[in-house]
Amino acid sequence: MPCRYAPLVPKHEPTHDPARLRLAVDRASPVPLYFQLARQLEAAIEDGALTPGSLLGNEIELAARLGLSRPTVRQAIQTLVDKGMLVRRRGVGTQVVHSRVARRLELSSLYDDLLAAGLHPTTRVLHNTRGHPSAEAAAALGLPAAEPVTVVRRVRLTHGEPMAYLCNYLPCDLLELADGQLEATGLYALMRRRGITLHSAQQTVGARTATDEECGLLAEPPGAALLTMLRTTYDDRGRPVEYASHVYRASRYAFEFRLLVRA
Amino acid sequence: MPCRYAPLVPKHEPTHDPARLRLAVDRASPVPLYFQLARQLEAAIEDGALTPGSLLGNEIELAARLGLSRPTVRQAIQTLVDKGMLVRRRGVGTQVVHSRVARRLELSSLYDDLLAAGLHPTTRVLHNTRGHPSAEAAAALGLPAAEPVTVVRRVRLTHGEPMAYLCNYLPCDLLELADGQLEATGLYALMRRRGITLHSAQQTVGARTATDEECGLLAEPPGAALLTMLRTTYDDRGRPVEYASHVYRASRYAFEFRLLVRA
DNA sequence: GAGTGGTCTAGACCACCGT
DNA sequence: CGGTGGTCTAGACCACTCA
Repeated sequence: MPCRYAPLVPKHEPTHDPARLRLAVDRASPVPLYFQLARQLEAAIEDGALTPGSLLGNEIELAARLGLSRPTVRQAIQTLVDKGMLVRRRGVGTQVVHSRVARRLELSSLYDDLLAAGLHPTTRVLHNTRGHPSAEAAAALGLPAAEPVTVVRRVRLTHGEPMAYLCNYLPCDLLELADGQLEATGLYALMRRRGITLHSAQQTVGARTATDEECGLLAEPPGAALLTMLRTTYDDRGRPVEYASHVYRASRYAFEFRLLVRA
Repeated sequence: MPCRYAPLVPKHEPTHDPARLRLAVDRASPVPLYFQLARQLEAAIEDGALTPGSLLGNEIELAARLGLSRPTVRQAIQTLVDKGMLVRRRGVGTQVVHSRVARRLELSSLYDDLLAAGLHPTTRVLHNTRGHPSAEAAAALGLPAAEPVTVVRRVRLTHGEPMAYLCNYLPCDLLELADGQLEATGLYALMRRRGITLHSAQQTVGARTATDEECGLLAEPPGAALLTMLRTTYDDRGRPVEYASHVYRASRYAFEFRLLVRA
C-alpha cells in the first residue's frame, strides 16, 4: 500500500445532515441567545451529532431556522472558532475541526486540576508569614524590595505522595490566608472568594536538578530532574496579585496545554 | 510605612485624555475599518499615548468621532480584549490593562523565536529519511504503525552552541524536505511555504535527566536535567501534520508564555 | 438616575471559493 | 457563476456600576 495522506474529508459534504440537528433557543431565558446556540453546537460536536469535517450549513439559513438574526448566529459560531472547534472558510462554509484534543488554555489551578483528575490533592503548609520578597518577587509584584509580602510555602500531595513544592508571594494587604484554608483548597479559589478576578498570567517553564532540600521534601533521589515554573498573575485591573515559584516532580507531573494559531 | 496595596488607578479617570488621540480610519483602504482602529489603539497603548489604567471613552462617542457604527468600534475593541490589552467593565468603561507583559500565546516556531531574539540559529540535520514511526507518533498522526513516515532528527544550535535535539515525524506525502532546506530555515516555515495552514497544537512539557546519547549531542554533563516537549500539530482542516519529540538544554532554554483567563 | 457595556435586529454590499 | 463568509450600518432595549 502506497504512503498516502488522504484528506480526511474527500468532499465538502456534511457527514450527518446538520439540518436535522435539534437546535432551539429559549427567548425567555436570561442566558444570551448566542450563548445558548454556542452551547448546543458544542454539545452536538462532543456528542458526535456533528462529526468532524462536517459543514454547518450557511449562516443565513441557520439564522432563519432559529428565528435569529445573522449577527447573533455569527457571534455563537465565533465563540467556537475562538475555542478551535470550528473553522470558517470563505466561499466554502463552516466546518467542524477534526482533532478531538482536549481544550486547555485557561489559567488553571493546580489544585483544581488535580481534583478534577480524581487525584485527591492535599496540602501541607510549611510557611505562611509576612517576609521580605526576593528581588525577582518584588520586581514581579511591582513593590519595593523593603516592602513585606505574604510568603506561603506548601507541599502539594496526591494520594499522600508529594507532587510539588510551591512558593508564593502575595501583596500582604490583598487577602488574609489562614493555614486551615490553605490546606482545604487552592490559592486561586481563595482569591476568587475574596472578589479578586484573575485575568492573565506570565509563565516561564524550565527544568533543573533538585537541591538536597527539595529531594527531601519531594521524596526524590539525589540528582533528580525537576520541572520548574515561575508565574506572575494579574487581576482584571492589571495589578500583579501573585508571584509563584513552583517545582514539580518530573516523574509525576507534566504541563499539558493546547495552542491556537492566532489569525 | 504600612504595607499598602494601593489601587494603581485611584480614580477612574483617564491619565491622558483619550479624546486627544489622533484616530482616523481610511475608508478607501482595503484594510477593514475595525482592524485599522484596533491597530491604532494598539499602537497608542505601546507608545504610551494610552497609559495603563486609562479609560477609552465610551463606545458610542468613539464611534461618532470616527464616523463608524458602534458594532464596528466594538469589534475593534474586542480584538484587543482578546489579546488581553483592554478590559471591559459594564457600567464603568473600557480600560487599558496595566501589565506590560509580552504577548506570547501563539504556536511558535523555535527557529523563528531564536531568530527574532538575535541568537543566530543554525541546524545540523542528523537524519532525514522515511522510517517507521514509534507507537505514540503513529497514534498522534492517526496512521497505522506499519505506515512509513518522514523522520527528521536535528540539532538546533545558537551561536554554534547546541540548544536542543529535535525529532519530528510527518506524514510522508505531506511535503518533501531537502536537507539544505532544513538547515536554512525552520520546519514550520517550510510547511507554510507548501500551503499548509497551521491551526492548533497539543503540547506536553516535562523534564527528565539526559541519556548518554543526549549528553553527547547537547554537550551536557552526565545526569543533566533536560526540558522535554511532545507536540502534535494540526492544520486548519484538523489533520495532524506533525508529531514532535524535542529535548532542550534546561541550562539554556525555558518556555515562556502568557495565559488569559477565558470568560 | 445617569452612564456604561451587553445583547440583538434587519437589512446591505463585498471578497473569495468552487464549478 | 452562485454560494459562502467578511464587513458594516443605524438603530434598539437591557443589565450593571457608581454617585
